[in-house]
Amino acid sequence: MVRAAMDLADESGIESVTMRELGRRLGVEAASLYNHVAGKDDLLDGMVDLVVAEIDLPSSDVDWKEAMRRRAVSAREVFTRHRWGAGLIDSRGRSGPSSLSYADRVLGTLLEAGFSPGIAANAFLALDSYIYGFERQRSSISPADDEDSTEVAQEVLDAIPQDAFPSLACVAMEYATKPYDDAAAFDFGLDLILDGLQRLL
Amino acid sequence: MVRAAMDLADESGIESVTMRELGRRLGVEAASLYNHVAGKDDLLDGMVDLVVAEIDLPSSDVDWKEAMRRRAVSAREVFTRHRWGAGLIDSRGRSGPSSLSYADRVLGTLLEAGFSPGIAANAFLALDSYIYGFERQRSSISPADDEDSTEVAQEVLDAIPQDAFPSLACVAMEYATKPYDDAAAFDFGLDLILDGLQRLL
DNA sequence: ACCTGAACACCGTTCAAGT
DNA sequence: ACCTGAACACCGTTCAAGT
Repeated sequence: MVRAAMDLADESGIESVTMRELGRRLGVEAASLYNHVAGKDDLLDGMVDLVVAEIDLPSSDVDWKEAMRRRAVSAREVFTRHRWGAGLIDSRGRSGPSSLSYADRVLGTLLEAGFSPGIAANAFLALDSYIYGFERQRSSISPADDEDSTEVAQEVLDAIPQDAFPSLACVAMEYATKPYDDAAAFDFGLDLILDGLQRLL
Repeated sequence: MVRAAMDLADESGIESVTMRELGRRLGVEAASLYNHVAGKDDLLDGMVDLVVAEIDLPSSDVDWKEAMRRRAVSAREVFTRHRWGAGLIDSRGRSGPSSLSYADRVLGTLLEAGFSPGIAANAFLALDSYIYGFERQRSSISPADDEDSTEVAQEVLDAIPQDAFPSLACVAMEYATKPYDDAAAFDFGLDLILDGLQRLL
């Protein structure tokens, strides 16, 4: 039933995940759901846990930097599949079983690479802040999948008083010709952080 | 009345900002609020705009790096005053007047520093992803203001099966002795990004 | 111009009652 | 063990009616 809630969120957005709507989907009364779940909070925690479980754990076959990069890319893919994921994880805790083993494996990889416990914790926080933060910005900024990013840039350009916001207009102009590459933008910031961490070793 | 909604959110959390509760505060019926605001969405957009307006715009008296640092620190302070801020901005757009001039000034500072429009856009996105992301993690992870961070670490340590999560236990052990410094953790990642950007110039 | 009262279509949750 | 129906205390929003 947590699965059904995830499907519903994927299709119609997290705001449509309602005990009543979920019951409707499962051909059952909303009240009946309480036989399988303690309440809506419990349901959402279950969804968070399943989403986090979809993120690839850092592999031990490659060096720490490559392992961190792959995990970051995997997280981005998961949040593309489940666009409500990053937001839900942010707004609820990270204390489920999947989150714990995720944190343990990431920290383990960093410790093995030679980072001190304190630096490893800071590095973990910096990386995840960026990964989740990027996703949140994306879901509120980037064009829908079927839209042309250059068209969106053009619309922005038209909507903005260009003399009042010259720099914004300048950047929008740039994207009105070259299409916006989401993955490249993600890699840009990710590499800044990873390269910086490497220099600390 | 947007102001009153902000005070209410500061005191009791964003989830308690309700048309009915807000009306109660203002000594008025919930329905009356619709004479001053188009709907709840409109109200929330207004709150976003006022929060963004509280973030210091990058100063032109200092170099780009210091200007970006100050803006980041200012944002962190604002989100400490309004703990619902980062989440609300993430979940709604960034298209209000304050957000536009904020974006314009940040991009302008980066362009003046010599970054190309494309790099400036990526740098802006990387910095803001980190700033907002850090804040979201913090609000779900860090101890309440009155709690001792070492105590929290100790509790985590007790709650975790240490043999199953050795790396997590190792890091928690670290924070059971040295207290967690929120500002230092923020600066750590911020400097990684800023130093990396400087190297690109 | 602004407010109120009542209504509508929704929520999450509980609980006695059924099978 | 699981489900249903009805109820409760909430939501956002609309609208005729009042001042």
